Amino acid sequence: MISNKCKYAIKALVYIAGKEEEDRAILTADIAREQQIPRKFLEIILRELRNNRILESKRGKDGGFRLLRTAEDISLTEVMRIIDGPIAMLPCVSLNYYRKCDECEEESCEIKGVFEQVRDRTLDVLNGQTIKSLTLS
Amino acid sequence: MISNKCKYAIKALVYIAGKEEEDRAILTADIAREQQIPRKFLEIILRELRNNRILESKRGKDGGFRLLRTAEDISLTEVMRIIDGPIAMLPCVSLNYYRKCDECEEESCEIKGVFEQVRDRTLDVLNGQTIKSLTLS
DNA sequence: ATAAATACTATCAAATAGATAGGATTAATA
DNA sequence: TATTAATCCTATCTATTTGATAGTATTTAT
Repeated sequence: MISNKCKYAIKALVYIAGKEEEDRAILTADIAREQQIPRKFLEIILRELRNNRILESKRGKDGGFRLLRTAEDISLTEVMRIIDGPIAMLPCVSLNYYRKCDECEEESCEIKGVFEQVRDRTLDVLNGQTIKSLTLS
Repeated sequence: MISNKCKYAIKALVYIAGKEEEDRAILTADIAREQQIPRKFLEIILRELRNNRILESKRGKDGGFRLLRTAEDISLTEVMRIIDGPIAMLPCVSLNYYRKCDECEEESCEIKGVFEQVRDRTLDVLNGQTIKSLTLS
């Protein structure tokens, strides 16, 4: 399962992307209200996305958040990895967060192969998606 | 990610399946030693699998665990769902643990479709697998 | 009886999830 | 320059989950 935090992050980005034509910074409060996301929790999420160069922020009056890149240049997997970490179901098959299992040797692991397949089929779907493609659909 | 607990459960079942020909109950202690799983934690896992009619147990001397069904009749997804719950990445696309999201209407949800696809591709891989198929590979 | 096994109950520590509160800082503008 | 409106930051909190350990009760073969 992805976390609520991750779901909120994706929804917030899609919301911001949908307002791009308005050419102004989007308020945390507006996103929180429209997407039913707890405001203070959303603040943390948006700041994290900014720290990871997905968003840019402007402080003070007329402040808010905007996409730092175009919506089609922000992939769904990038957002998921920033917020939740690995996408794979086992650390030892993760492409971006690989960790060896403590208890087993990978050559003889009975389940590694299956979860590599799951990872690949999952990424087949997710890699094609961007904030732009989610906004359109 | 699946939990360690789930990984242990799968490995324990594969181990037990591999000893089927010996026609005797398998000891928790043997599985723990061979698969490097904490013994007391494994006890809990095996009991949970027994409570869910995957294993049968025998107490006392010469006791231990055996598969309650044949290895090819125990699917990987069944074990994963018993130990970890939903396989899907969103509650609202789970086949076995469906829950509506609090904050959004499903008709207008931008991300539901993608995660339905992920679920389907994941199950394409996992549904084909059983304790038997994992034992052979 | 004894030994060897699971069953059960209770507990625990650390991490993660999911927030909330309150004040500091920045920036536009009147 | 005071005001207002926004993000930024730090601290904190609760509940749940994860991953486990300890100790005792019960069962069973011999």
